[in-house]
This record gives sequence, structure tokens and C-alpha cells, in this order.
Amino acid sequence: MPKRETKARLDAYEAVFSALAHPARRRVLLAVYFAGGGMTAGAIAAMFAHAWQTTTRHLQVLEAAGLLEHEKQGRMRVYRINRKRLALVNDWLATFFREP
Amino acid sequence: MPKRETKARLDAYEAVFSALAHPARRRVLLAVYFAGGGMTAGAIAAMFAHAWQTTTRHLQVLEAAGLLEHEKQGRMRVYRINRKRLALVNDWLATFFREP
DNA sequence: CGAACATTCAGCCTCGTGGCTGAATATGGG
DNA sequence: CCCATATTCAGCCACGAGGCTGAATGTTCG
Repeated sequence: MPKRETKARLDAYEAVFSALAHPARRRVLLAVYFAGGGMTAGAIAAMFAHAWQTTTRHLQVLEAAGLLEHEKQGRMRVYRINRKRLALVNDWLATFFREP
Repeated sequence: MPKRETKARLDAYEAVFSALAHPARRRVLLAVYFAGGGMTAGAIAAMFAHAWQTTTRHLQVLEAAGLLEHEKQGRMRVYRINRKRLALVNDWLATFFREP
């Protein structure tokens, strides 16, 4: 799938990989995924000992990387995973297992 | 494959993901892989505008994460990829695509 | 042996990341 | 309308990561 390593693609890798670099953010992704139909910011923040404001920032990083999307439901925001974006990592990795 | 998320496993993820977080280190992995039979530290360092000492550190990070291994050949060190370790990333990702 | 080469070790400096606290901005219920 | 709730925005601080330079280590060759 990765035909040429365009600047845009490299930027995408950069965003995704550095988003995944922090353990809290990896935990968030797993939690949201296992929650199935999305998770509110509050519920996510409750998982951590951190101040919620800290978690907010992690959520922003994940969203900026395109790994998470949010949707407003009343007075709370529900986050859900963007699988397609996660697949980017798969693409990158695949190189090492595909070609001889 | 990941039965339980043991401390050791989490540490492994931590090492690998943060190693992959830096673009230079991702480039190194790709280059070494495409070189086929390994690559000397010098050849790797030559790819970058950085001072070679900087690249040395990147190589150490990659090796500490288990993604790279080296072997002494005369007065130069040859680095090669450890595919198994890269597969860890695959394991982590698989969760999101495997289970419903 | 001694000089040239390949690579790492040690130490310095800067800047971004990730933690915190305090204030701001919706939104829904009584 | 007003207050409680849910969440983000803004700004502060500290520490580690990643760049640099200079010295050290180990290896081959004449």
C-alpha cells in the first residue's frame, strides 16, 4: 500500500508513532476499544491517577494523531477509536515482513 | 498471543514503542532491513546529517529495545534487525483487529 | 610498535513533553 | 434563570531526550 514515502505519509507516521509512545495513551486506546461503543472523557480520565486535565491533553494528542475521534452527546464527549488510522502502523510494520 | 499483560510485557511495549517514536530510529530500521545482511554503524551514521555520536545513541536505544542486534566484524560493528521484537508491535495492534 | 581508522563513552546545553493548578466554557435539571 | 456537572483552556515548572564536542577504546596495517 505505501507506494511512495510522501511527506504527508511521513508526517502521519510521526504523529501516530509519537502518540503511541506514551503508555497512558496506549492504555486509553485499549480501554476505549474494549468499551466497545465509545467512552466519555470522564470515564477515561477516571482510569488514571493523573489530574483529568492531564488526560485531556493525552486525548488531544490522540485525536490530533487521528487515532481517536469525539462526538458530543449532551454535556459529555464520547470518544471512539479510528481503526483505519491504527492500520497505518500495520502498514509500516508490514514492510519488514512482506519483502524479501 | 498476549495472554496476560504482565509487567515485563508492558515494559517491552514501552521500550519498543518509545524507540519507534523517533523518525531517525524508524529510518535506521528501514535502512538496515533493506540492506539485507546487516549494516555497519558507519554506513548507518552516514545516512544522517547528525554527528555520528548522535546516531550511536539512537543505535543504543534501538538495541536496548531489542529491535537491533550487533556483531563485531573486525574493527567495525554490523547491525541487523530483530524481526521477532518488531512482532511485538504487531501483537499489540492485533488486539484492535482481532476481537469483536 | 605506532599510526590511522571505526566506533563508543562522557559531559554539556536546550527545548519539548507531561505533570500540576486555577479559570473558563458549555449543557442540562430544578 | 441559576447552579451543578462535564470538560477544556491557559499558564507554570521540572525533567529527560536528543543535539553537540572532545576524549577514550579497540583493531588493523605498514
